[in-house]
Amino acid sequence: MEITARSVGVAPRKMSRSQRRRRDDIVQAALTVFERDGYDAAKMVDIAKEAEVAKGTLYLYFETKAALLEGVIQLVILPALEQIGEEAKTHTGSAQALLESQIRVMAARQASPEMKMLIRLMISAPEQHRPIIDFFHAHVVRQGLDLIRSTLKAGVESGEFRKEAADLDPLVFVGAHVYAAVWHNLFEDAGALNIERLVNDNLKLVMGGLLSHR
Amino acid sequence: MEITARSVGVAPRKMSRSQRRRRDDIVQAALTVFERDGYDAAKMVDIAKEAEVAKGTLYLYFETKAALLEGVIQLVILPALEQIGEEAKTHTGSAQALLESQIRVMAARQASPEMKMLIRLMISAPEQHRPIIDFFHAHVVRQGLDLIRSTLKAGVESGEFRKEAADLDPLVFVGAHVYAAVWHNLFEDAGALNIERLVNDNLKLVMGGLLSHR
DNA sequence: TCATAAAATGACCGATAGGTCACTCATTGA
DNA sequence: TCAATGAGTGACCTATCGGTCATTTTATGA
Repeated sequence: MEITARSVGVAPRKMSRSQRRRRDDIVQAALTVFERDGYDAAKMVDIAKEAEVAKGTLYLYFETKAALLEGVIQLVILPALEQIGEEAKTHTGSAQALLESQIRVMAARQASPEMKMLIRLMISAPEQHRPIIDFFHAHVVRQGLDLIRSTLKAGVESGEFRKEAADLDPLVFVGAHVYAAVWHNLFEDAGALNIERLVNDNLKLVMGGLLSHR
Repeated sequence: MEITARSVGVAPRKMSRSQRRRRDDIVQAALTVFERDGYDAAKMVDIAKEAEVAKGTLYLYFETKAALLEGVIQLVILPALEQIGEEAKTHTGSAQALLESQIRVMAARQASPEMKMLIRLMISAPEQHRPIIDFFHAHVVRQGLDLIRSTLKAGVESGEFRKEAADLDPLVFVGAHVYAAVWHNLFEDAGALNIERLVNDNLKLVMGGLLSHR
């Protein structure tokens, strides 16, 4: 599927190259300030200062502060969308190997600084700007879970996985890694989180099970 | 705002019964409004209205809006703390049964409206609410994970669990449920999340493993 | 009953920050 | 060279909201 400004609900407009660049500068500056201060505490004056522009200029490119936030979220979502496209091209091999690779990719994405940022921005977003979040849900979250679901199905059909596996909520395979994104936002200072270990342990649990009898 | 082990554990100031009740009403109202609007957007007038009280009355019981938040957090965190202590000692059955009950309790807690509010609060302004975050991490997250860790250890020692189980990151057992709290903040409108099914699937995966050969 | 204290009230204040707009400045092209 | 165009500016406006306090209402007890 193609990603356009229109597809996420933003009215597109013809812009000259220099206007385009100006707009990008502003979004970039907003990202910096939102990341530093959070959405509510971020001041438009500060964003303007960061973009080396007057406050009024911001309003030539974005109607409101919330619209600017939406622009930033869009910018951050784009890489995730592209990545999902890549993943969709499934390679051959065992279902187990495929599932492992899918889990690793998703874990890495959850642990990325972009996801940290994205989670924070989306949670801060005011009610009226929820459409962009729904977009993210429909095109990133759901797609990712569907990928796992189809791998499970394939694995069951080939006899690699137990029959019940096909009915499991895909979320249980990657849920632990959502925690990584939350953790980066909250507990980073309290000590390092060993992502690599978390992934490996999760895979051990997924592949091997826990009970010693049978 | 300051939340410390002392401030949470300490008995409330001397108050008449009616004062106590009024205070509780206010905290309850604040919880409702914070859950609905989030901390920043929540208005003191609205909290007062919800508590059926004038705005000035709020300030007879709480110095500032932040102090009121602290009162709410205490209300939310205290039961969690008690619950954790409770579980640890009352158990007598198998490690498997204990682990299942622990996972269920933690899943339920993650899915609660209070947790939704807490997550939103903490993530949208981490700098502003650092003390709350640190307290939450030290006394809820860490305690919960330690609890699982010791259950794993006990299960391995009794031969119920495979040896490797003792070294697994406890996070992989409950991580999927952290997603529930995030989900409530982001995708609630996109359709219902079946918590019960998620827990059961997670338990199936944990207890039974995935691979059909073994 | 009524004096005194305690509790509650809500009009008001002051600071903050999103948003506006009359004006200035830079670019363009004839 | 010089209008004409429109991008850029920032002082200013104004709505909002946390917090205050003079006043009113309610509770107490002698």
